[in-house]
Amino acid sequence: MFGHIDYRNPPELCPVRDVMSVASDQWSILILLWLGYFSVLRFNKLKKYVYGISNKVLSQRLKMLEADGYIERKAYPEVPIRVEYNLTEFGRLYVDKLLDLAEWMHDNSPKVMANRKRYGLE
Amino acid sequence: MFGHIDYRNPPELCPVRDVMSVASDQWSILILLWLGYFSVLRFNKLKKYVYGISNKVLSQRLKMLEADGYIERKAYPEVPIRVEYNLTEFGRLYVDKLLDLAEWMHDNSPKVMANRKRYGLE
DNA sequence: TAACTTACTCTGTATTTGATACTAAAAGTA
DNA sequence: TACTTTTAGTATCAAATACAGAGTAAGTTA
Repeated sequence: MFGHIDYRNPPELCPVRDVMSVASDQWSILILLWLGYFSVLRFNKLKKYVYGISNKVLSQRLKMLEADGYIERKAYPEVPIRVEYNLTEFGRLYVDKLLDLAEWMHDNSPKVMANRKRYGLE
Repeated sequence: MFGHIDYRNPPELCPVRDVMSVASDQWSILILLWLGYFSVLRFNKLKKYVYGISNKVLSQRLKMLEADGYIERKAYPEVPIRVEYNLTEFGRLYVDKLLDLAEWMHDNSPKVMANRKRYGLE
């Protein structure tokens, strides 16, 4: 299927679905885009930029993104502790893809909005 | 921010986030990819291919994707009713983007898996 | 001594999801 | 005739997930 990818498999048997579930998650995308823009951000800054995210979800997504190798976490043992997040080289590659996608979304959002409005009227 | 996109806004004020929340949803992506591959599919076929999706979610995602203009729904008033789904021209454009993304995920999934394993050990 | 700071975690509630059963209405089967 | 099958969903309830908001450590400042 699709060359060599079999999306039909359950997630645990299809690495693509598995990887995608982290990387194309809504909040993850926003986190990565902001880190792409600022290169280094701390927890509370991220929370401000990624408008609407909760502490819990931000914390969890950061862990997943770190585990998967997109971002790096550096903790400085000061008081209060300071923690900085930044993209890895791998993460930067992915962010470039995301920027492309975001650009497309931006260019086409008027069209989608128009479709949506028309659909509501039918 | 990011040129002309302001991700900082709440979803209702940021069309990009709004559009993306439908188009980059996990299940939506799989539905679109399968429709890209087969060009026409009926509800139950889709349900088979999009492994693990429930009736409820499939039905809801199809409605959203139709409303946003990615897919087209044709109902034939036979008994039992027959309903066919296919991509619109706009949907096809987006699927091409998704295929590119999926390809990247496929190429890089070993790396992600390796990262994840290493992270687990630390 | 109290207040402030940061990077989270915890808790209780609200929202989403998933599994399953159910529907109409005709055609096929015993 | 009675029974089963088929399709594209919807209804329903339990389970998983998400969220808002409070709490925590522990040193520095007022």
